[in-house]
Amino acid sequence: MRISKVNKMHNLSKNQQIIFDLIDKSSEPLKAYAILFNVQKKGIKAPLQVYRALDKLVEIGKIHKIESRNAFIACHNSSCQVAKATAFSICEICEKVTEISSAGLSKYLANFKDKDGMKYSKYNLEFFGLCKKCR
Amino acid sequence: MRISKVNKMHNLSKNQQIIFDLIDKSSEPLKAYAILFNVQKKGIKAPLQVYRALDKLVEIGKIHKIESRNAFIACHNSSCQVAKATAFSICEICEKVTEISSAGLSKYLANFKDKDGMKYSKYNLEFFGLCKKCR
DNA sequence: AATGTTTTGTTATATTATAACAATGTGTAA
DNA sequence: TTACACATTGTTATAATATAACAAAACATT
Repeated sequence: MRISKVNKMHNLSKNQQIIFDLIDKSSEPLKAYAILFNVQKKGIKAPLQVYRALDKLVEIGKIHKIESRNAFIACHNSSCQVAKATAFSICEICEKVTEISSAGLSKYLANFKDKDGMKYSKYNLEFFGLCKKCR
Repeated sequence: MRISKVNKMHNLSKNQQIIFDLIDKSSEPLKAYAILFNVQKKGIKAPLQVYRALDKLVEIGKIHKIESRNAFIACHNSSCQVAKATAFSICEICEKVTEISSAGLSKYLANFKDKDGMKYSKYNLEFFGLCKKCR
C-alpha cells in the first residue's frame, strides 16, 4: 500500500525517539559520536545504532544534516514538511546554526532552472558568516 | 605586505600542482583517498600530504569540495574568482556533478537577507535531481 | 646572507561511517 | 489470530575520512 505508507504517521521507534529527543533539546548541532556518548546510558551502545536512527530521522524530515559540519539538528520548519529543501546559516566563529525558512528563498530555488532548463526540487543551501553576537 | 599577499599569483607547489592536475583532468569529483592512490607513484605517500594540498587548493579557489559527497572538483567558473559562493547540481543516480554559474542565482543569494536582515557573501548550494542522461 | 613563512615528510591517531549477520518486534490483511 | 512482510535492534568488525604533532627542507623577502 504505497499511498498509506507515504502518508503514514511516523511513530518513532525506541532508538529513534531517544536520539530525536536529544537532538531536539540541543541548542546546537550534534555530531554522531557526541550523540552516541550521550545515549549510552540509555542502552544505545554502538555507532551503527546511532547512524541508523539518524538516517531514518533525516529521511522522514525530523532532523537535517549540516553537511559542512557532519552534524545534525532538529527541523524547526512548519511541521517538518520541508525535508528535502533545506537552508541554513552558519556562524563561522561560534558555529551557531539556524535553519532558514523563507518563502521567497524556497520559491526562488524551487523554480531555479539551470542551463539545460532543469529544475530541482531537492537542495541544500548553507550560508556562512558571522551571527549577531559574533559580529 | 598584506595587499600583495592577498592578490598574489598562486604558483602552486609541487604537491599542489600534482593534485590539482589530477582533479582538473578528472571527469568526476575525486575523493581524498582516491587521489592518494593515484598520486602514490608520484611520491605522495601519506593522507596528510593530500589533505594539505586539498585545503590550500580549496582556499585559493582552484577546487571546490562537494560537501554531501566528500569529494573535490576543479573550479570551472571564470578564472576561479568565485571560491566562496558555490552552487552545484548533483545527479542522484550517476553522481555527475556540475558547477552552476548563474549570474541570477549568485546575485539572488548574495543579496538574500535572513530574518535579522543579515547578508552572507559566502555560501554553498547543492541541488539534487536527475541529469539529462538519467532522466 | 638572514629571516620569516610555507611546504614537505613522517608516524600516529582521531573521527566519521558502513558491512554483514542473526534475532526480535510491529503492522496489516487473510 | 495467525501468518507474512517488513522495519528495527543488537553485535562485532572494519572501512573511509580527516587531523595532531614534530622536524626538516624549500621559498620569498629583505
